Amino acid sequence: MAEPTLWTTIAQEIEKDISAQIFRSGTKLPSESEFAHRFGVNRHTVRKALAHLADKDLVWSKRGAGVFVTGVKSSYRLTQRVRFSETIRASGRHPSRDILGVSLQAASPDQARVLGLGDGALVHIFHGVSKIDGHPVALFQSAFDATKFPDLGTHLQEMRSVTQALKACGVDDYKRTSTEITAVVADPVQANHLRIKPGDPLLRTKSINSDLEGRPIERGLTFFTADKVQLVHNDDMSSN
Amino acid sequence: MAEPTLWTTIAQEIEKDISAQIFRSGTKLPSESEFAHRFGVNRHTVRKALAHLADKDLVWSKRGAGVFVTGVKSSYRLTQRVRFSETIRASGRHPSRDILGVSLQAASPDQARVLGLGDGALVHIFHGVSKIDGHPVALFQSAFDATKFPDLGTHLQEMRSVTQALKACGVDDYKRTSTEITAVVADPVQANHLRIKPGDPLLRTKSINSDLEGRPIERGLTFFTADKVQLVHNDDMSSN
DNA sequence: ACCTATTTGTGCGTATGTATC
DNA sequence: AGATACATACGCACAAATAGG
Repeated sequence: MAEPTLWTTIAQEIEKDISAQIFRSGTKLPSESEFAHRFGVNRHTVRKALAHLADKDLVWSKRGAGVFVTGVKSSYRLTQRVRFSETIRASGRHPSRDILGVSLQAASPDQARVLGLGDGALVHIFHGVSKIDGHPVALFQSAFDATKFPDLGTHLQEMRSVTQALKACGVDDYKRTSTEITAVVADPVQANHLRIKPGDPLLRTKSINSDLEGRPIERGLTFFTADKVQLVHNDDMSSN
Repeated sequence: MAEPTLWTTIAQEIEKDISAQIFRSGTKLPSESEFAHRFGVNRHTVRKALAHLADKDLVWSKRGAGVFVTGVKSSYRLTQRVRFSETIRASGRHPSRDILGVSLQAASPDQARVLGLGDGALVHIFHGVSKIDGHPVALFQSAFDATKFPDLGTHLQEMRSVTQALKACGVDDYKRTSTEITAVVADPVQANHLRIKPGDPLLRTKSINSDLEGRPIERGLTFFTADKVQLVHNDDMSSN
C-alpha cells in the first residue's frame, strides 16, 4: 500500500479531517467541485478519492444532494489491554463518561462466581454511560470485590476512572482475560440512555479483567450501540 | 475447588447430561423431586446443584412449571485458527451446512479492497447456512479470488468445506487475521433462513483469512443468531 | 371461570463434620 | 478443651405459579 498517487493523498487528507471531526459524523462534505478547486485537481480525481472512502464506509453519496460522512464506527480492539479512554483518544476523538452510580451491593451469582466470592458478598458497582464526542455509545457496569478493595468506591467517585481508582488501591496494572460477545436488542431504558430506539441492536460483552497473576479483579458488562461501535480482533483497523 | 460434596457431583452429573444432549436445549428437566429420588438425596441438595447450574446460565427455572435447559450458546473462540466444524465437534455437538449457492460474481468494492483485486475482478462466492444439530445458527458468505483459485468453485461444490477445497487448490493452511464484530437486527430473509423473527438480534462478523505469508485469501461475512451463539476472546469457556 | 395436581420457591428446624478463634 | 462459625445435608410445611382438564 501507500503509493503516493494524487487521489490516495487526497483520500487520506479527507479521512484525516473526518477522524479529526473537522467533518462531523452525519454532516455533508464540501462539494466535489469545491474539493477539486481546493486541492487544485480535476473533479474526477476527487471522485476517485471519495469513491475509495465510500468503499471503506466512511462516506456515502446521494445523487443531487452531496457526499455525507457515515456514522463513524469506533473500533474497540480485543486485546489484553483494553482501555476505553486511550482507545478513543488514539483515534482522535474525545472520550467522556456519565456516571450513573457508584454503589455497594450484594454480588449477583454471576459476579460472585467470576470474582470467586461467597454468597451475598459485597461488590462495588460502577455503572454509567460512555460517550464519544458527547454522543453516548455504551452502557457499562463494573463489579469489584468490596472486601478486597474497601476504598475503591470513594476513589471511583473522585477520579471517575477505573484504571486510576485501581491504582489508588494498589493495582498498578491489569489485563483483559476474557470477553464474551453476543447481541441483544435494546430495551426502552437502554434505548433512552443511549439515545436510540428500543429494538435497535446492541453488542453485549461480558468481560473479566485480572491482575498480572491472573486473579480476577473486575467483572464487566457492557452494551455498545451497534451502529456506532464495532469490536475488532487482530486487525490494523484500516477501515477506520 | 473440586471438593466432592453431594451437590457438586450432582451438578456435574446434570451438566454432563446437558452437554451430551441427553437433556436437550430448551427442554424441561426432570422435577427436583424426581432428581432427589434418582440420586437418593434431599430435594434441597438437588436445588443447590440446580442453583449452581442456573448461576452458570445452563438452566433456568420457572415456578410452577419446572427447570429448563437454557438455549445453549455455542462459543466461537476468536483465535488465529477458526474452523467451524472443529469448534462445534469439540463441544460434542454435530455441525452441518446447507449450501445456498456457489457462484462466480464481480467482486464488491469491499471484497476487492480486502483481497487486493482490481475493479470488476471475479470472485467465487460461497454462501449458505451453518447448523448445529440441525438447527440453523449462522448465515455465511465467503469470497475468494477467482483468478488465483480458478477451480475453487467446483471444489467447493464437491467437498462442501472451505478448508478442504482450499487444500485442493494448494492452500494447506490459513489463519484468521482480522475479525470485525458488530450487531444488527435480522431482516425477513435472514430471519427466514435462521428460523427466527425479523428484528431479532444478529452478530455480524466481517473476517479476513490469510495464508501463512499474510496474504488475504478469503473475505467472510457471517450473521450469527445471537440467542444461540456467542463469540469468546481469550477464555477457557468454563461457563459452557 | 374453576378446580386440581404438579412443580418451584421459601422458611424453619435439626444434625453433622470441619475449620477457626 | 471449649466455643463459635460455617457449609453440608435432611425433613417438613406452606406459598405461589403453572399446566391441564
